[in-house]
Amino acid sequence: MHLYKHQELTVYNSLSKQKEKFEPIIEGAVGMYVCGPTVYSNVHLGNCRTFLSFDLVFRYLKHLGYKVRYVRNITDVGHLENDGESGEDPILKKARIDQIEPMEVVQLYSVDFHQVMNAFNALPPSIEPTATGHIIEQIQLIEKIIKEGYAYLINGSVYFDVVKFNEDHAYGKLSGRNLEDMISNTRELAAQSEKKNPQDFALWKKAEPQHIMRWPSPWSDGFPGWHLECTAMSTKYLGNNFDIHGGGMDLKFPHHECEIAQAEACNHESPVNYWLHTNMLTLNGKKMAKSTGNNILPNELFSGKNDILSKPFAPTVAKFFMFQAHYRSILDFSNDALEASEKGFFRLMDAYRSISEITPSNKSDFNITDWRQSCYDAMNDDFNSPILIAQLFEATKFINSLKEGKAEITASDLELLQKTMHDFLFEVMGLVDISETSSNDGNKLSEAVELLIELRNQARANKDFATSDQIRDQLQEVGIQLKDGKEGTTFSLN
RNA sequence: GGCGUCUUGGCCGAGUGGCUAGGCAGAGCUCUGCAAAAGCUUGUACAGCGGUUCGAAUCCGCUAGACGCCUCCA
Repeated sequence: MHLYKHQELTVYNSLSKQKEKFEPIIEGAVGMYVCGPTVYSNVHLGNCRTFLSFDLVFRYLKHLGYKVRYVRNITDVGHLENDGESGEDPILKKARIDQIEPMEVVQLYSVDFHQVMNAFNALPPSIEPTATGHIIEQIQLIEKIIKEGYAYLINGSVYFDVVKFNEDHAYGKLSGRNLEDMISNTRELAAQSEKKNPQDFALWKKAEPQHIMRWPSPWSDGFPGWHLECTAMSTKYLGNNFDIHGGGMDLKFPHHECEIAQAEACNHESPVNYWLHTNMLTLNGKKMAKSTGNNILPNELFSGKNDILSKPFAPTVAKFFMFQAHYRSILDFSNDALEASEKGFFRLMDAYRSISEITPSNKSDFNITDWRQSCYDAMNDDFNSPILIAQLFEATKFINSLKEGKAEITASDLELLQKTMHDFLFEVMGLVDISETSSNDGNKLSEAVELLIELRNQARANKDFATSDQIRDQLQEVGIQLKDGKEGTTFSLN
């Protein structure tokens, strides 16, 4: 059961900038924290890519037999649009525009997020904490940082003193920056800030009178800084030093850098052993982002209602498309690429389904054990899903040869082949076996088409090809394609 | 301006100092009454220029282009 004892997993650690053997702090157990969404609008497909990548990581770790505690937060306060005095909480802004409570905004988009993740068949995390649910922990953290001497109070707000921290720690080690460069390269700054240095960041902000998301604290009625919640919640549930911290590449700086600073300031140890960063999903060659509007929403994808889409795509197909690229590579979204993936996806699923129809014999023409290990090798190499998928296509070719009677397999190998395909397709990647017809047909329609297929078969039996071709061609015209196979005729909707 | 990443065959996308990634499309074949569908077979590409090397697409340098972070963003 403890596959991890036999499979050597390596992961690319953003901190060391190289692949490292994965060794959890406690044998057999993994603590993983991933930065979740800020819930002030619908998650877009780019956001989803990150969460689906970490779903793959979560699933694979579990598959290897690790006991995984996966914590993914929901940011529902404190994430300001700008760091300056003009910064506004986007949740508050949305609440003001829609004239609803901030917590209604939070609820609305949290529910949306969960529905989307569910549609993608992503597993829920073990713990999904919210920032507003951990105000006390965050206040305690600030008190600790102040006590350690790395924060200062001004006008009811508390800021992290990056310059002070950098004197005895390395601020910028994750993102490869050094503070001196940052200070000398600081672009001419707008409005004078109350911060001592532009690099300092807020731990607690005093709320203006009209600011309705506010909590009492020793310093003022206010709200916590964005970076703080992740430190508070990750250390609360995973400890001061835990295995994996993940998030999008765009969070590396400043967010994750600040998390490291906060944690080191109060716990005197590096919080995270392996930092994993997923790359961006682009649209038209540019990063998908909420703020620029350059994005596509999952529901647009599922319904096909977006100008760049030629048709609807199933969530699992979109997931498969994403997994055909490595999580650390930029992936460009396009209709053509998605269509190409969809065809491959159905071919893979058809092959998987046909395994159960294969009759075993007394020898095998394919080394299933080696092939199975090559699937693990792919995933062991920093979760290389595109290589894994390539391996599954190798098996697909073999399965099709078996189906045609051009190859042989023993009963035990057949069982292992099926199990391996099942494990990687459904358990590790979390794909869903939808068939081309079942996804969008209605019973009445299929009964009617079955009738026409029957009539056509009768005509063909009578060599009345004029009639049989008429049925076939006219169905084709209305978007119903007949497919003649060895086991009879099926159809699909275009 | 600073820091960093990327540039692969018609398209998407892995990988890497010498050995076929894979998918889609295209071509050929099988099947079929004919088609379609499906299956099989088939691809020697790595931005440009120079260097290191027995050998580089893979390492180094320069040039061009693209992207990301430096302000909210997964």
